[in-house]
Amino acid sequence: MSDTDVENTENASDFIRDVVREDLESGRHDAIVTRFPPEPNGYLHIGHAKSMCLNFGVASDFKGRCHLRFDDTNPVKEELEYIESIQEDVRWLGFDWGEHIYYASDNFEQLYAWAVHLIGEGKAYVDDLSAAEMREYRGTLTEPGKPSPYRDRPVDENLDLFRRMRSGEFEDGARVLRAKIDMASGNINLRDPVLYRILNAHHPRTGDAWHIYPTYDFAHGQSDSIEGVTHSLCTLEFADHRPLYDWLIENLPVETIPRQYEFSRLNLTYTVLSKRLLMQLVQDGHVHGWDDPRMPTLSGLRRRGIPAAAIRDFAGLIGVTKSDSTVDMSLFDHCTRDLLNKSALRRMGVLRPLKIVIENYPEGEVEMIEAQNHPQDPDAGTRQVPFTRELYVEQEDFMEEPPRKFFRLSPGREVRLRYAYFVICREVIKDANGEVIELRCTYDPETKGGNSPDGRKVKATLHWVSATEGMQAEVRLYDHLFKEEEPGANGDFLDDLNPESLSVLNAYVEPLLAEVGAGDTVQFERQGYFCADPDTSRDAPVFNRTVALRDSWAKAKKK
RNA sequence: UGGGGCGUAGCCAAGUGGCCUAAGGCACCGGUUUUUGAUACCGGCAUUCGGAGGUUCGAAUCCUCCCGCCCCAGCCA
Repeated sequence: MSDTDVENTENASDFIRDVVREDLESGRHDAIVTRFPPEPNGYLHIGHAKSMCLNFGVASDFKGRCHLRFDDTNPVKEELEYIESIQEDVRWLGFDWGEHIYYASDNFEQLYAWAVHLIGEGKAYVDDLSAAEMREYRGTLTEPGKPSPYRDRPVDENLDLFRRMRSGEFEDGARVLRAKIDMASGNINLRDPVLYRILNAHHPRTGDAWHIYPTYDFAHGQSDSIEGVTHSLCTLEFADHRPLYDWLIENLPVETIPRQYEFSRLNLTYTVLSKRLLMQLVQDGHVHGWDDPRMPTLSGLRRRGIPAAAIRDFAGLIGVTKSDSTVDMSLFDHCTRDLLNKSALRRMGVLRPLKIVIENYPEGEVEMIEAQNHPQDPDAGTRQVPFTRELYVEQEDFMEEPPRKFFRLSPGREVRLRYAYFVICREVIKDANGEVIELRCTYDPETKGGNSPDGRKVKATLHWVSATEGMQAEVRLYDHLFKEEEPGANGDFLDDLNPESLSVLNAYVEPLLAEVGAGDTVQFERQGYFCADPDTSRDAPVFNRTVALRDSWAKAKKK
């Protein structure tokens, strides 16, 4: 890990770490155990990363451990594919669960026994009400519910029915097992919550062994207890479930008492972080899969070239609190740039090529120019870049009629080609439509390397690629997936999709770039950071723009 | 109208009665350096802590009332 990670971890302080510290100091716990509990029903996204950084971070800060636990209690939504992708993503983010990988489904037998225990105590009963009836009996937010007619079923009958539910005797939804708590509670989670439902479904891990499955409420806290979890950290929407979490722990013969604490989930501008919506984007083809570089999924961010450490740094910077918040995407971009600026080797790539011909440069000559791999880091060494008579420069680096503060190339003006020579634009060639298609220039042989012996200055340095020695590459430019800061705020979130979130360009890059492998990141100078896509090949390189460099000229231009 | 949670700058967020005429980061606005209009560096950016009262020598921090936002009526998690 980089210094920044260590720094963030060392300085991390939040209300949860305060609680943990107190629990350790008071002797309530000798060691702490947390867990990251994804449901394998989709891919992990940056919101999950916040949770992982918290759970694994707290464990590491206090020399405890963090478990990876799959909350696999709903077989109709869960798949092996997700179990696998989740493990890959957790590892990639840099976290290690060691031996401690668990599944709620590993506890099904124990959970069943505990359900039987509750029935025996008169604290749970089998209810025959349909889902619709149960909703009616539950009351509303402001009116109390009323007891189900089956609420006082004798223990023996409950036991018999529950056993038969398990054996597969009934149809899906025919009956449920409910805790007997308080139908008049202001907290709806306490109005006899469902503990088990009948689901004649194939489970990715337990296969067809079960016909009933525990609900989240009955599985989660109990799994925490079985694993010895001390601090069960979850998001705010579960705060209402805490009284139920505690009730179950109190009424079951469990050996350890976990406590639940809630923190606010992450929201980010210009994207959505809801598994349901992300699933919809994938299924309806608005993006090219879960790992589309525009997706906020970990697999998408990885493919776009975001370093795992940038995500960890980001998590450290946003903190952990209980207030609803929406973080500016610019903060995340900053974390990415901050890391990549230090590590990415510099290369030249022209995204939108404009040909220039250097009239006084010998035809057919190829001169190797020495260029630094990282100007701030001499240890990164140098490389050779071929310079020829015909080159490409960036279209936006030329203006026929430059405004006052534009100091790049224009007719009669001299600029520097990075590491090479000073050139002056002598003539502008246009096509029939008046589009500039070529520039005729001359160079000053005395300025080799980029400095003039007579000391004259130039106001701009341009990147360039040899038209004859450079190679073509596909470059994929990504922009925000949504054009609105808060997608869906004014209706359907799909209406806010950014039609320009992806643009594919035919760029020219220096020949050395043929050597990159998928996942390698470089900085195209003056443009941004680019990561070779898995689609890349030696003959046909493909680069994803991870993030653009800050561009104060673009800002100035808008004014 | 029941229950739960939250309100400190455009965004995130420190702060737990005096050292707060309120940290830090992002964004933004200047300026310096610069063979990346990048990076780096320097400076600016809340007399005020949702509002109103009150307690106190002293309040963002304590009390009261009010206002606003979020979550909950799945046999999802």
